[in-house]
Amino acid sequence: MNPRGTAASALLGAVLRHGPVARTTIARLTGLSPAAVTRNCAALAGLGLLTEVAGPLPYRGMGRPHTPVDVETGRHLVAGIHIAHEHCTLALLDLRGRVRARLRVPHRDPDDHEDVLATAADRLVRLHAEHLPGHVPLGLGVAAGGWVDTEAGVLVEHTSLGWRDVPVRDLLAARTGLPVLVDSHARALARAEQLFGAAGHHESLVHLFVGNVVDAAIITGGGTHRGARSAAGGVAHLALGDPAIDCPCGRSGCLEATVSDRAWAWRAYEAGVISRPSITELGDAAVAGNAAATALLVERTRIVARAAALLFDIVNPDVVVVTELGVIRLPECARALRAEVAASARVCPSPSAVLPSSFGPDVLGVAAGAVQLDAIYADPLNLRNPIRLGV
Amino acid sequence: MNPRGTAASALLGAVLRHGPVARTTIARLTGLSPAAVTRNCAALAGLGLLTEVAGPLPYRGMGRPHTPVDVETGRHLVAGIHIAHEHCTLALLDLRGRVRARLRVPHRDPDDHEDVLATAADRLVRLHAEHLPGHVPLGLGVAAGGWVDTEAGVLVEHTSLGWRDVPVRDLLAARTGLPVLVDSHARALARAEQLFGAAGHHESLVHLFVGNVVDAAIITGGGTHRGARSAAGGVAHLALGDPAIDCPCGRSGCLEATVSDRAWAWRAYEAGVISRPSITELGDAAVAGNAAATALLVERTRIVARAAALLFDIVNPDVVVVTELGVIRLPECARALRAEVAASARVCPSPSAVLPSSFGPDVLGVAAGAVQLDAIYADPLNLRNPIRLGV
DNA sequence: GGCACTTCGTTGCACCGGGCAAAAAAGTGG
DNA sequence: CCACTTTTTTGCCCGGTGCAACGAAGTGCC
Repeated sequence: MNPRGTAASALLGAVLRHGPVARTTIARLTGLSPAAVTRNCAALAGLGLLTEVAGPLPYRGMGRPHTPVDVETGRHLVAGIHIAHEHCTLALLDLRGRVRARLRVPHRDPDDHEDVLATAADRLVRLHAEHLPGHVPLGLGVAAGGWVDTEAGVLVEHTSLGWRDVPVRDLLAARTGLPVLVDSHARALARAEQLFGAAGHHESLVHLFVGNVVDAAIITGGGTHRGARSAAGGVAHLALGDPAIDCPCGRSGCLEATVSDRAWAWRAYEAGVISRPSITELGDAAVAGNAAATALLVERTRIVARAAALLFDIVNPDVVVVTELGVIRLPECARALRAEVAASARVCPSPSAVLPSSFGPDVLGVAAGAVQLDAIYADPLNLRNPIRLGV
Repeated sequence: MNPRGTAASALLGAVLRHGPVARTTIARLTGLSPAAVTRNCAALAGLGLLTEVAGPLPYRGMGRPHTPVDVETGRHLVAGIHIAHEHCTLALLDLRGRVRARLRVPHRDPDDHEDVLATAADRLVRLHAEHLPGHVPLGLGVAAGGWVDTEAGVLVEHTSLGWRDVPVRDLLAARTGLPVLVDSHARALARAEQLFGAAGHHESLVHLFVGNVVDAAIITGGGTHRGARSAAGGVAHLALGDPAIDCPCGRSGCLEATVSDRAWAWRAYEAGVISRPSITELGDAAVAGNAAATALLVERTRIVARAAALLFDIVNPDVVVVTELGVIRLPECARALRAEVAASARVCPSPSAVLPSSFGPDVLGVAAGAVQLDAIYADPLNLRNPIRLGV
């Protein structure tokens, strides 16, 4: 009745969501028969993805006690590389998406993509050998801003780095011996939120990312929506920004041109709020209590919220997650976001429908690894075939 | 390897798309094995959904000739009821979505939903008995503007009719004895376009409907996206309209308030272009060569196109279909639509990515029936169980 | 301790749907 | 009538699931 691996995938997902949990409960949660649960648990345990835990069993007075199963986080891991403007973020995650090791590697020569990727791969191998040599790496996920062709594993265009048609997957696979999956920033984050985030595990989700790039990702019941040209989620040039600001795209008032980290930091710098045009500095100032800095970040949040409201109306997802510095670091911004979305959206969202991102400073590493974890969770039994070790 | 009925569904879909077609070709198109094609064809033929046709066989010189199969349009039909402001449109469609009989039934008392629905049901039964008594009805689809809860089959809110929480499905099922499915206007049309429209059979599609209601529907790889509250596609209150026009929602500049049929007809009337505030009259005038009328409709199209471009950027579907009077009836509007979308969208759409609706005056009937046809095409073997005749 | 009772987990069996491969069918050309 | 080609069917096996019976692991009562 189900596609191959679907049962195992649903089962693994239920275990991920509901912590250590008894097989009977899994059956109830997934709609599978107890028999199927047993069999799939055995299969997944055989692959090292699940374990029986001797957890504290809250015995319920009658009957045979539970023997809870849980995700096995001690045997495998997944690697992630996030490619940013100035550095790569490397991360090793366990199967619950928790960061077990992390490293930031600045680009030696940003123009030389081969060097950047080779360095990242080598450092990743070392990171693994030094920190978690006992864990078997299952794969490598790569997240990058810009235009990514997921199918081909190619970074088609990364504007700020100036890369074009870089075969990221093949380069990294050759260097690490791992299966590599590449996806865009926003989509990776969206999936990470859905799998591991505080957002819960809603069926549909929209992720709005605001950094130097402004991008959105849409997940519906059918999975991540990539769009005809892998270009879905193009909110960068919505006319929600300051009409006085010209955008490289040729028009003015574009969202990205107005609220990108660079643009906003510059604005704060010019206003004399901070001493260098750096968004981090602006955030630090606001956290430290600088009222002008806070006000500026709240103002940015208000603009971002209009985009969130738009997405909310058009896609009507269960939840909209926003990754933006202010929203993550300042409660004032989180409040402003909710208030503004509630005011602009047509269908009034419940307060829990608009959430800041859940991954603090690890966002990027989690996102990258999530690309690979997503694939594993989608078809866990597939690990049978390509048992490739290599790092 | 596939969910139940998926193979049959894919097969039927391929036959629908590629006209009479040989089994081998179907296997190639669907990726199924020839054996599976044979078996599923037999099953579907047994249900009366497919037939072997003795078509003109273009023999290719060697080997056993094709025996093409095609959708069986002579045995079954599907009924549709579209509920509009002043009347219901009834239609009987064959399995290719072609209208075989049609009837428009004005509401006797628009406030009395029971009477409206009962009348429609009775007239539908009569329509069937008079025109196509030999065809077995498989089900009834209902499309309505406003807020529809598809699960429950309830019309939650129809603003212009003032209906609230009308259990459309149960009322009509009781009266006709047919399985009834209800969905919103835009989603029904979107599905109709995808199944039967000139839009081809793209995986992802956005439908923008502009009538007295402005609404959009999103279909992605995973199917029609309904959203958390069945409210996806809420473009009515995007701030793309005339900021001077107040909307009942409390804000101003809303798209619907500006470009709805009613609003625009009124505008044309006040400008002295037509003698009554009727959008049909405006359309007729434009078709007859009235330059002012044409200009007004083109102007509306431009505004509508901005919404289309927005949807194009955010969702990035294979194709955007627009159902709006001007675009359908006037080549000038169709051209303006394409030009404006190309100018406003960030990712430049190919010319064929923005299309006017394909169903001329039958739109509404087709849309309604498509709700049911969609379900049949999604799981054709399911007809085994509820073989309910009744009309 | 033994037994009834309850709930959890497993195992045996049949079924469904699909792929593979061999066979049958339906043409043409010699 | 036979060789040849391509389409279609049939037989067989296999993976995965549900159902139902069974085994397991506790408590509580006598």
